[in-house]
Amino acid sequence: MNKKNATIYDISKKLNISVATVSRALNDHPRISVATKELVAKTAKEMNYKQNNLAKALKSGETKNVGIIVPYVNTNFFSSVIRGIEEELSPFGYHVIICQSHEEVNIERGHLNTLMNAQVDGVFMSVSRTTVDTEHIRSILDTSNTPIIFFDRKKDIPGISTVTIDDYRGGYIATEHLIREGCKNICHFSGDLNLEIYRNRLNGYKQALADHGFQVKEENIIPTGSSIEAGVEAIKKLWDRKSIPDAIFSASDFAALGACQELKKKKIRIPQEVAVIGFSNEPFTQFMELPISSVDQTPVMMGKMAGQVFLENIKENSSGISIEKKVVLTPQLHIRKSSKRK
Amino acid sequence: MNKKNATIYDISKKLNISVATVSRALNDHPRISVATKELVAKTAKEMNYKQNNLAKALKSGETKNVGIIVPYVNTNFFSSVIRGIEEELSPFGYHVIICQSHEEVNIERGHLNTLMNAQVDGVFMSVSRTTVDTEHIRSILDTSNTPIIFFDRKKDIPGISTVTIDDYRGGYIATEHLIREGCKNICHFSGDLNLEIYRNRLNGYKQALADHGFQVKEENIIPTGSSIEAGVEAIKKLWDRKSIPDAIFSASDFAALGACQELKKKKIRIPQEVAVIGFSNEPFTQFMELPISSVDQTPVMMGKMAGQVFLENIKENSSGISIEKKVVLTPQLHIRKSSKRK
DNA sequence: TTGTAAGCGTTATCAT
DNA sequence: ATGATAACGCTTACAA
Repeated sequence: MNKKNATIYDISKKLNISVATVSRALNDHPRISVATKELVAKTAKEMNYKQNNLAKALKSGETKNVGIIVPYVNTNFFSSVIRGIEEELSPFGYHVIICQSHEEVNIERGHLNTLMNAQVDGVFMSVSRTTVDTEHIRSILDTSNTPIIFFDRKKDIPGISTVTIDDYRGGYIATEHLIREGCKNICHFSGDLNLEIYRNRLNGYKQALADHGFQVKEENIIPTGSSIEAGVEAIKKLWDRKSIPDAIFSASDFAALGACQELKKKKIRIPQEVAVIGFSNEPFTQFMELPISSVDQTPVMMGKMAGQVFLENIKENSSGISIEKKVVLTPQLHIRKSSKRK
Repeated sequence: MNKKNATIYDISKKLNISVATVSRALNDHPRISVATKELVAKTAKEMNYKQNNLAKALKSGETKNVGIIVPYVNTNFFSSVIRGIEEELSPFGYHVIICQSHEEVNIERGHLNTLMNAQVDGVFMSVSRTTVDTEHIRSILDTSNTPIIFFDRKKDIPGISTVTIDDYRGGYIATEHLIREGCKNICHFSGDLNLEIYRNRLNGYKQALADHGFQVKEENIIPTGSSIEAGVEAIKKLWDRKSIPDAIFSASDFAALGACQELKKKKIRIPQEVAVIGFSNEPFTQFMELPISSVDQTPVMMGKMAGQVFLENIKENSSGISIEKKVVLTPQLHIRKSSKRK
């Protein structure tokens, strides 16, 4: 037995009035008598009428859906950004459609296309690691006026608004904090310097040192991956060189964790002998026996800001203008035991 | 300047053929000549034609969208289930729409309605904590044939398929593991026993004890919340009673972590004096200096299974039948340092 | 092999 | 205050 939804046409037939009247009554149109409005509302409820937003969208050109493309949804960072976007847009009647690129530009391209086919009103994306050529993104801009918003992992494409955090500042405040705690010889675990975000964190580190009268020593900048093992290896390398510093600013929480593990193994006390600070404020940093200081990227806020940028964009679009926005959020320092010397 | 999408009508005009032919050519209809197909495909690309799935959906009654309602997206468990659903359904052309209930039944109801208005082809949900009355869910079942699938947090509603894990078995294997490690006096931190999942874990614990010839002592069952603090408090209580056990099976990883922290503070060695095992396999459990054993709920697999149940459901629906499915997943034991005595 | 036209459920523009 | 009708972009009988 197939259950068919009631339509405004069904209501109009039952009530012997036109569909136009029903539609207007349902939409609280000013020039419809209160009596009919009430009657329509009542019978609509009786017949269990549900508005078909598909038909509405086809007519209006607005689906009230936005797409989000992320590498994976189940990381703290990305799921938190998604949460922020959903919370910002939900009150305005928007729904968010989630796609995972699996760090594959081909999948990313496919998702972008089907999202456009689905007539979404906007697309939020953090590009995949394999996204070098950005033609698939640019072409959307050329052929539609659906706004695209980059968050965190951006590409420089004219006409696309971005929401990121100030990684430079993040590197700066983390390093400055270590200096203020009395550290004199601060190492940096850098992450993949091919990525802009890591280069920015490094530059913040350098500037903070310079501003406080320290020399930047190249041997103190250790290229380190974003894994626990990478952190372990980095410490081993420093140990072998007999150049354990008195502080480490790691561009990754996971590497910071690995460093802590290996330092402990070598009976080096944290933070007394080596102060440690990471980046991202992963949930685990606060649960450790020795909680790790970290720089928070405020991902929920990032999502909310991205949502706001989208809403403004939509408003501008309808009035013809279109301003590219660049929102840069301020990273938040979370000081914990691993770096507190005083 | 507004960019309008090309339609099949535009193509038909340009090529002086009918829209029907264009539509059929684009859909690779068998009775269309190869020549026209190629011609249409070529000009479609030239004109940058994008299919409007809205119109298609309005016609076919299939949006290829499914909705997911969870309390929050940014927890490891829920974001992992979402990942599983997306990965299972994406190859079949489905998109997933995410909604957060914020544990509020009113918001949940609202989302459910707008999802139905959006004509989704199915809804996956984990009910909010405040969902007692389930009328809003039942009414969907009565008035549409859109399948609803519960995962993890289910309600018993005839006609709704569910995907859950076997919490009873989870409690059983965790307890049995502790017994096999030689523990003789095993405490249970129970979680909120108003919730079915926690009652099941407790029952598994009891049965395992019984099966191995141990008596179940009521004083060994400690009602404990799902937070770090709750775990700390539970240990303090046991300490005051002078009844520290030789093992703890906690129904929550967070409470297990709190227990570990407090035990350490009291200089009680883990696992030698007290073995500890938690539940959920939260990411942090493996990152600790003393990694915590835990029972994994296989959330990604749960999502994938839910996706499969949906696909089967859709297939059955179209052929008239409709079988309610109850998938129960097997929890996975992850043995780590905190419970390894041998 | 291709064309004509109806229909999916709305909203909006004319009329009345 | 209400009605008739076209339109949104597509698919699909039914014809030719």
